[in-house]
Amino acid sequence: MASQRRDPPAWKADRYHHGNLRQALLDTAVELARAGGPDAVVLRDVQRRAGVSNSAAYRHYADRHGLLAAVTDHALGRLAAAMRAAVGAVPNRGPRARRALARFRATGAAYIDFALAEPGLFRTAFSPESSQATDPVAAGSGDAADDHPFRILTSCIDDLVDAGVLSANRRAGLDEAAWAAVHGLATLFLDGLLTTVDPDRMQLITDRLLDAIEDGIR
Amino acid sequence: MASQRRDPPAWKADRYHHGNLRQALLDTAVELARAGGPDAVVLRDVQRRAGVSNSAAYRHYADRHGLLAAVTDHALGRLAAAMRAAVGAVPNRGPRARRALARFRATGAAYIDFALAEPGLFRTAFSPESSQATDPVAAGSGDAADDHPFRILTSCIDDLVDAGVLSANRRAGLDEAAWAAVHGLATLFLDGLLTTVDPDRMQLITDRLLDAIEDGIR
DNA sequence: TGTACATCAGTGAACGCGCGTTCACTGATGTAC
DNA sequence: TGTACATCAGTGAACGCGCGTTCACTGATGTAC
Repeated sequence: MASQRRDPPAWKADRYHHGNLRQALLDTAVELARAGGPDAVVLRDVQRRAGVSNSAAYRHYADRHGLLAAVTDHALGRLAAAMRAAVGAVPNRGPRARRALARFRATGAAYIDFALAEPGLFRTAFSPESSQATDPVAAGSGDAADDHPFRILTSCIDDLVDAGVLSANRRAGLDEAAWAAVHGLATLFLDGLLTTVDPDRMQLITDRLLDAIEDGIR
Repeated sequence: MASQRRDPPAWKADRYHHGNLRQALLDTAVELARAGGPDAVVLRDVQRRAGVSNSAAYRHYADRHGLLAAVTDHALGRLAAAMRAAVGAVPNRGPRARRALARFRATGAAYIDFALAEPGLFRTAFSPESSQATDPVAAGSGDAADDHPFRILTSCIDDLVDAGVLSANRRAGLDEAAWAAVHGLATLFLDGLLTTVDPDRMQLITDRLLDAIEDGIR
């Protein structure tokens, strides 16, 4: 089984102090979250896997929520990075409007791809249990807030407005609506409500959803 | 506090057998789910509130999951009923295409309204924890399956096709995409990711989302 | 360069709660004759 | 209409696990002098 005996980690042999336990705990917690979502971030497991005792984590995090919040931040960052990468990968040629539209669509596709590729992290990112987490709609433009996936979507919509694809007064509510659409598809799938759809069909549904949103913009 | 002493329920005074404990447990469980979602369906609480001992429920449900599954069914039924009512409330005048479109839109609006009005039940209906629950896409047309919210949406889309609003070959994936869109909005809101939006703005976002989907159809 | 002492980081045992579940029981009900 | 007996529906005490969290401790590290 997974929780079998493991050899004491390297640092254990000669050291009493770990050196960078805070980071090691976070790494381990992320690993667990990847595999099993937020509920899998069990303090005792994290510590066991990091090779420390039952309570060592309390030197570095106030409590379980503190650690989980750090995992959530990490997960949000990963998702944001994936979206940014997708935006960056859109070719820089063709008319401005078309490019802005392609970038917008890319964020949505990346969002769903990430959810499918990293279900554990995705669920952790948006777990209600860890979300005293900043409401991205509310948050000002703090450094952390700017890295939120929703902000990336939003800035793509800014571009649509700037490029004249979308008039500013037709924008109201669209940011959240677009987020909802992709978020919903990810959620349905991860919650097992679309268990029977194979990858091809999933792709089809995704395309259809993105088409609809795009049509709604023009 | 909520778990204060309560007088023994009426039946308790003179009877040893309850008579209809199965139903009473379900009713109580639904009450708890309404107030606190699936996690609030704690067997001990349900039994205490129904005025029976710690283990009486096991005469009527195999285990906690059995009871929770019954609550889930109930919740799905309530949501389906709300959607059906909304469809039925669409006036029967005007061109056929317009009516079909209005009914389609009504299911979406009802879905979101229900989620906002009954967050606990909504979350219970789609809780992954209770969803060995039939995948509505997979399920054949069993009696229970036909009552699933998704089926109501689907049959509205059938009507759109019949009415010539949507051509059959453009339909592929649209059912799930539409579901995803409304489900996502409900989820974002209930998970506290849209905490700052007031009811007016929520309405605006909903309209925007439904507009987009509708535009995507035409 | 050595000694004293504060401070920090990890230990391991134990506490305590929430909660599903089991088990031997007892009170009530219904059916055969 | 009454008696015996099976069956059913609740009881209440206890088990047991998972898990966050606390607490007095000890080993290591760094800094003042």
